[in-house]
Amino acid sequence: MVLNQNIKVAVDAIVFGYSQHQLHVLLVQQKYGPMQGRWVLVGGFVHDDEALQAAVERELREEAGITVNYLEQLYTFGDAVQRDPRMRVVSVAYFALVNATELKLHADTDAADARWFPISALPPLGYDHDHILSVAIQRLKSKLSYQPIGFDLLPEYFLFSDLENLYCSILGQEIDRRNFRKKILSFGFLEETDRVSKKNAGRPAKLFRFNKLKYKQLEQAGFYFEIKFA
Amino acid sequence: MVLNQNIKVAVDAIVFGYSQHQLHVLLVQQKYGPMQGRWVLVGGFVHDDEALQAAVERELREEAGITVNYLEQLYTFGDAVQRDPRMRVVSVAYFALVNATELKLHADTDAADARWFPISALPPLGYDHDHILSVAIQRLKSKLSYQPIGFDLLPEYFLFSDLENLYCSILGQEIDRRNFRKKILSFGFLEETDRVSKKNAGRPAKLFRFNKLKYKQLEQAGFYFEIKFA
DNA sequence: TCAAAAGTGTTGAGTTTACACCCATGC
DNA sequence: GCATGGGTGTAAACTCAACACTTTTGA
Repeated sequence: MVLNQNIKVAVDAIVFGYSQHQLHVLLVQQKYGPMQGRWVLVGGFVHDDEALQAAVERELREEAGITVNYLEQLYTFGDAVQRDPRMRVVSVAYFALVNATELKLHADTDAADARWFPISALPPLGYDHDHILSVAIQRLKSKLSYQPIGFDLLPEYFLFSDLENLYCSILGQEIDRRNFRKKILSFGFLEETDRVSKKNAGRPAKLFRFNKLKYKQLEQAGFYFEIKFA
Repeated sequence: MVLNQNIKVAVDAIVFGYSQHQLHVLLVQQKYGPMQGRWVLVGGFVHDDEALQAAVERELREEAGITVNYLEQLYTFGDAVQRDPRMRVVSVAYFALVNATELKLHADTDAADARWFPISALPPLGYDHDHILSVAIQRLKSKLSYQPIGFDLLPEYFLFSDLENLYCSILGQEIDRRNFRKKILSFGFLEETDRVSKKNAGRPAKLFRFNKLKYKQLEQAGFYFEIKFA
């Protein structure tokens, strides 16, 4: 069988982080090629003997020096034949979340040419990465309401107000504090710890922790996470 | 830039149809190659200048002579490097639904080597298509509860009992007829027509029709389709 | 007249919404 | 003592779940 196909396979990662009450995305500046100087998503070509997911993890390590907290395949972009001006490239995009510690670490070291940008102040992106990013943001928004992925964006110990803030800043909605707290606590997978935080003004606040094991058990037992807002 | 990647890009389609109160999937029998004689999903390699979705549509036309009712990208399978024994192939799988007319048409003509199999009586599949199919079935099940895709599996005019049956046979759950009907009708996107069907024994039944336009309007207005069961 | 499927309402339980005041701390 | 964010309860509206009998037709 002769197969003379000339399509290249790449992976891209949309990495979200949350800090200073804002959603951020990780971008790298292209050093060479047709998009030189432009900011783009972390990504690159897949090796012949490499799993797709392994390729994403490698690129994240190489280009940004991070390991992520959550990683899932998002979508494969390959309908626009001229996505990359050099050749036909099909890109398998992955959706990733890092928690705040990783985010800060990175912002300090400023490794490579990778930087976090708040999604409210993005530079123009190369290739079709604007489009890919918008698909990722959609996914993030919708997943927030039916999977407990918000916790993957927060540090291990967090304040209820952080969680609340994360939801309302990402979804762009008002939330009733009391109802939100009641609902989340009713699930039973948050642990109240004996630590308190005084990072904010006002009354010190309890720190909470997401008990992943407990969540998995509940899920097994037929429980469905779901958050709606008034 | 020298890029010596040797990965091939394919597409596969998981096409579901519903008839005789059972979910069916479309398979084709391999004529040549390492899986000769085995049943596999419709699929093939993508042309260099062809959009991914266009490739799926082409394969569906060529291998099975059908056009589908609903088509969306499912997942890209490319983590197992040896999915295809001949070479590294990354496959972008698409999820498709056809309505019953298309299904019957096809069953009659028996075009090519394509056949519908009830998912309860599948032959062993080639490559990793068992796995792909199971992912697709999962997707179908979950989409049924939050998107009105059941209608894409039914003929234009259908009985309430068909709809009900579709849900309970695919999801494997009992449904309360009264509550189900009440719920679906409350959405307001089903039209009661003046046609009746006598295909079943017993009292003749009204035929209904899904008003897609109406659904789109509701969706725009912030309506969310959702069906839960007792 | 019998068998088979279609059609139809009500009630109680549970969930969701709306809403406002006191608490603990730092300055 | 005041500014700041943390913490809490209740009542009304709504939605969901459970449940059984009558209707229409063909055989």
